[in-house]
Amino acid sequence: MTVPFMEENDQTQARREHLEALRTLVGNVYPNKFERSNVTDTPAGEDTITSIVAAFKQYEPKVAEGERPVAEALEFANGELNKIRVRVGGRLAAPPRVMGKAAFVHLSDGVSRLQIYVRRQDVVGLSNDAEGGEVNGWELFGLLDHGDFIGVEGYLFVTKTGELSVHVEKLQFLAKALLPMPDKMHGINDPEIRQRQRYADLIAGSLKLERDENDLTPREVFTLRSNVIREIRRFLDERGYVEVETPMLTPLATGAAARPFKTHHNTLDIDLFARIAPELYLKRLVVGGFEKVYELNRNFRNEGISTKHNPEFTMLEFYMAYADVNQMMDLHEEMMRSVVKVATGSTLVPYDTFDWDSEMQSVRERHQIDFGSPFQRLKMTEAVFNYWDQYWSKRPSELNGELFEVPWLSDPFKVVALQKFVIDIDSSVDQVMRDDQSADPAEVFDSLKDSTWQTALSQTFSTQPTAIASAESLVWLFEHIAEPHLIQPTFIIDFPKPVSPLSKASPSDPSVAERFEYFVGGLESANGFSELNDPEEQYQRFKDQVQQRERGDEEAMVMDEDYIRALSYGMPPAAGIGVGIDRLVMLLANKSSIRDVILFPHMRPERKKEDDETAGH
RNA sequence: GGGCCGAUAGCUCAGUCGGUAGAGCAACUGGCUUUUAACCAGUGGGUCGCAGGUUCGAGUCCUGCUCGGCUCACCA
Repeated sequence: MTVPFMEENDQTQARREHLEALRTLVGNVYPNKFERSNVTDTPAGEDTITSIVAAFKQYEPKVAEGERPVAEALEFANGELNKIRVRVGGRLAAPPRVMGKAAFVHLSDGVSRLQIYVRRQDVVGLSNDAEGGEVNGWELFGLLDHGDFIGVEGYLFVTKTGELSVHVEKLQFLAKALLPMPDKMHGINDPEIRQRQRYADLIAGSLKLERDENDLTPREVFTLRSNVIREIRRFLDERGYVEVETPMLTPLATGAAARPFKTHHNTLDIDLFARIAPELYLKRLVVGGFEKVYELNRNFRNEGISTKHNPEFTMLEFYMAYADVNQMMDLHEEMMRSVVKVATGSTLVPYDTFDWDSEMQSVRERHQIDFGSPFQRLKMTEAVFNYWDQYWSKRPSELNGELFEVPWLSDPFKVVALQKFVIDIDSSVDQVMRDDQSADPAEVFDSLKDSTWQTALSQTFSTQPTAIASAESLVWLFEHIAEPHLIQPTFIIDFPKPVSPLSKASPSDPSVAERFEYFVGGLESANGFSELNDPEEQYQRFKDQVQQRERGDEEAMVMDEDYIRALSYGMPPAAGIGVGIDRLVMLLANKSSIRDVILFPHMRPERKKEDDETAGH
């Protein structure tokens, strides 16, 4: 009998033959349970490989690299260890090293490894039939393959080389690995296999003999992720926040600028959307009296897939009544510091970025991200101005300072013109460089900048830019010029109001929203603001959004009448924030792809072999 | 969707100018009763991603396709 979808080769064939021989020997080859001993301190009272190693590793005699412990040290350790009997289950972490009438092999529980020693004359096999009984243990051992699960019972000892081991006296077969295990030195390198078959990735990571100290194993990445989420909940719970769950399937997709997934409810016969953000539901709860409320769960956006985007991603949103955007930034800063410290053990986190040099080779640059110092706070216009020189340093150039003075960035007309200028001169310089590769980019830039700027100004003048266009141009300039440089934790404040339809205006400047985005590692990682609670103004902002949508902006928001009704009952002043958890984990795990921190990232479905015959027609 | 790169044994990878498909690990057989990436001797394993083309001859050259990676556009 064969399993569907499994490729057959000499290795699977051998494993299958071993399985049939085991069936003859022990009966049931997939027994229902294995009772473990309880000599170590574990939450569930069952010894694991990790708990045994943690409890008894200390008995290994300490010797210098490459040397063997002296006889007295071994004798002392074994005097203590031989009294301890354990019963523990695990996966064979390597092919057994058989030496005639005895063998060594390591067992793994996914985290740790523990060596077992099996001697022909000492080992008894256990039958898995209902009536139990004993079988030939050495024969049973001979039928095991790399990756099989077994249970062992025996006493602890240290070998001549000083390694903690179990001297096995009883051996029980627990489950078969029909597929061969990954290479013990290299693991799995193909990212496609690692992501599609995360189980294989996890196994390979736990069985790999050598590890790169700069690189977390998959198991460690996802444990880190779990720790981050636990600490966020603890941090908020401790401060009186209530965790809630609001609808994932909603009649309107709103609360953010994004395209939604659409589905259908049969009984109600209505279309529903997978939520793009829980924001408006959470603020309804603030109206209803939850002064501190949070939700930590998935959002869905029907957009492109990339190293920074997965169609479903995990977001934390929380709201605090009676607070404004500044208090929210303070709280977020405190939370980040706490989460980073708990998850990584330090407030200094190494993070690598990758850039391309002139020969198109990937160059790694290592940063130390400092969560301990106060986070930088920069106005959006300041950020554009600050990083303007670094943007153009890609092709080194003496910039004409007066052309790009910062006050221009608050002039809506010139902001639009500046965006045009950047786009045009980028492509003009590229054009010239393609035709004449020996040209000096800085000289090309200087020769073109005045005429390009004049063209941009006159074209902008003829199009009569709106407030929205100006706001979008500023954001564009910010994203292209400043964002990649925001490696250290930074709050960008003073967003243009037209791109912030749910946030309150600043009391000092009505064209500016009291909103921030939080950047770290060059990635946007959180977004918060003083929540707009005036129902009449919110109604007007929705109407502006609807107009934009009618002009073809698929990501503009829709009118949410019930939300206006909710605000009309009165919402206290409040600040809110959304935090991208996947990106936070990417940063702490030092991973440049979101797919490395999501267990099962979305990918195009695998095609079956037989379909290939029709491919290409 | 555009551009660049990749796909060869179960895994990690070589494969020169177009001339019989290779290595290490893994597997199989035999030996070895405290090994450490165990060792020693031997054996088997391939639709070179898929389809077509050029050629006396294609893993290698050309075209199309599939899947993946990076990148640009869109976004968080």
